[in-house]
Amino acid sequence: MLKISTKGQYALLIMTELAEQDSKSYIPLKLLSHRHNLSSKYLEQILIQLSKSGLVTGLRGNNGGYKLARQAETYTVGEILRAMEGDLNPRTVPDSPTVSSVGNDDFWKEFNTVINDFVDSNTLEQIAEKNRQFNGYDYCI
Amino acid sequence: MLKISTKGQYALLIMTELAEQDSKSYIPLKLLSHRHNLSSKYLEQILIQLSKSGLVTGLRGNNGGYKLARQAETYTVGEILRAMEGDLNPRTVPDSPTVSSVGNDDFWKEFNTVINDFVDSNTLEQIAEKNRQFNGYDYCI
DNA sequence: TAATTACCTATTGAAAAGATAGGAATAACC
DNA sequence: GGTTATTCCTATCTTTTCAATAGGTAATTA
Repeated sequence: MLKISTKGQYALLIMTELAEQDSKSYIPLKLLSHRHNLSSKYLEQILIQLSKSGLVTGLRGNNGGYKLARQAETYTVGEILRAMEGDLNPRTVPDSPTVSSVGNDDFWKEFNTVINDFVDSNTLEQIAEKNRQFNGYDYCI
Repeated sequence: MLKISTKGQYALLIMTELAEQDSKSYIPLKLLSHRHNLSSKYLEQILIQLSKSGLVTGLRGNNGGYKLARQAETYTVGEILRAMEGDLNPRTVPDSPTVSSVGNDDFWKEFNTVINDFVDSNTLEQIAEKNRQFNGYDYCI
């Protein structure tokens, strides 16, 4: 239905949240789930998957939590969404052309390209920066 | 999961098929389903919906079938997909901005726009024309 | 050793996707 | 006017995916 799942949406939301924080400290799951009013058990699955994909770093124990694995500028939105959703192609076109539907195949290929180009041209830092501006830059809880 | 359902895919495929035909004659469902090796009962639901949406005209009885309701140039791909899928927004953003996620909201809005602009800039005739060229223009069964 | 936290795996409930089935209404043909 | 071909309508079913919940294990720090 051309929807991004809540997992993808939440992943991006939490990643921007992490991007707005001090890059040294770990932020525990509980804090993130409370802040955005999300089920901590559900968010847990998301963060574990982001961790497995190498997008965030988790640290266990007291003062543990999650932080970005790299600089915020180096993440594209596409990379984050793909980690949760798999590929972002509305219709994957087989290499061997279908009989008498070349026009359709070409359309779907171009559609895939348009979408992937867009999400890959947006960085996490761009989104985080907008949030910072809106919140007055100097964030305080 | 950012997928277009098979209903949407088949709808576009069949619409291009109709666009390649003589615009006067009606093409029966059975012929269309055989040609593309699709379940006729499944395709039926699709065509009925396209008919209800006014995109195709159905005629019952002998020599009946389906044909485009208008000229092929006047259909956008977006119009056809929306008739089957509903809106094509991966994430619908509420008007009242969510607390402290303006950057995210803006991203999703722009994403919606990119997708809708693309599908609305592609016409049925463009796809049909490509198919005709590939098949040697003078189509013969 | 106690508290805190991430990590792992299974299960459940609801919704959507994909498909099938049977019959009613309508139009054309002989 | 009856027979055939076709669209139209509605219900059902199966499978998959989404969203969420639950309980336990491993690691880290104080």
